[in-house]
Amino acid sequence: MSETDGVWQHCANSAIRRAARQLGQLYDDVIAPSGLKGTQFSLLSQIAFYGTNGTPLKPLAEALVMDLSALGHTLKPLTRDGLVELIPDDTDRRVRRARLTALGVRKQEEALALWREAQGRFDTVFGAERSAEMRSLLGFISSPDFAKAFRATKPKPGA
Amino acid sequence: MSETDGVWQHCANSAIRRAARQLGQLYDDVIAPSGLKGTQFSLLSQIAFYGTNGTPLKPLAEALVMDLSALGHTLKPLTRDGLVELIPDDTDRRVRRARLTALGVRKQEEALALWREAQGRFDTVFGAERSAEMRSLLGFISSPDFAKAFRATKPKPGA
DNA sequence: TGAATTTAGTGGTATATGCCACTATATGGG
DNA sequence: CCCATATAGTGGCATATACCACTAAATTCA
Repeated sequence: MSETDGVWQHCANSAIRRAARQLGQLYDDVIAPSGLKGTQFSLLSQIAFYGTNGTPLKPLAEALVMDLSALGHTLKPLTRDGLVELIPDDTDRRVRRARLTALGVRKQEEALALWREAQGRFDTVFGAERSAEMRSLLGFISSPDFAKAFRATKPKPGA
Repeated sequence: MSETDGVWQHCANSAIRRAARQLGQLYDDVIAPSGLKGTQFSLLSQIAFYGTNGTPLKPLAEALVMDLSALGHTLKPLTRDGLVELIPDDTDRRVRRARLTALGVRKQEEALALWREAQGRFDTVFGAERSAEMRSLLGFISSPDFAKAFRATKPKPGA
């Protein structure tokens, strides 16, 4: 931390957050006309993936690598605006299943077109190949395996 | 979005946020004993970089690729806890310079040792070389050049 | 020099996200 | 079948982060 000018040049965590802020802004700007934020679009898309039966919140949170309560909070504005609904589960009364409403489906589709534009720009600027590899690396970092390995690496290696 | 199971496998923005959440958790767990969050450590470290004269908030926000007002808010708990102080600028009375207090310096150093542990684990699990390359790619995404290119790519390329 | 414009920060409001405490429900033994 | 424990969500609280409107101060320019 002596010659250059940024922590993120040494810290993976700082670097990824910084990049996430930038990318978030960039995608948000493109998706904004739909009235959704990038995070909301991701969430709607993931819910859409589970189809008409919806999905319990727990596995949804896990898929998003997100705290369950955080998911609950994030869902609030979406249920309030009628894009998502929480329906009871047939066999487990603790469970609430999230699924898109008709409006939610429309909104997601609307935002999807805009998202394609954003993703297209990203691939163009970053390179489609590097883009795919980057997502793969990020996928690894997001995996339970990575978390497990990270936490297991208790003894500080010479690194 | 038909065969697999996640938006992030196609969306750079979702992928990076998901990875940022995971990495945030992992680093936070390691750094927690210092009483700081990873984000706060990054911020303190960046302020520390500017030395005893501190730095105006504007360039600090730019360096962090963060909205100026967001930076102001993020600084609140740190000034409240006496780790950072905002001092007036000699030549421009609009400017407030952020710099670490003595306590802030101590805390940053304390967290730095823990951070080394976390970063060491990351490099071990991810591979030191890939780690460096990853930071480099993330650095590019965070750069003004990238943002400019992204925004300039108005016409949707076939992608 | 005085008015118009730009720049640095602040404060309000809203979403994003995590932790903890708590409720309701399900499950696994005796 | 009843209790101890585990599991799914909720709600409160705190930080992270963005946008907008607004103030104060500097800068530009006629």
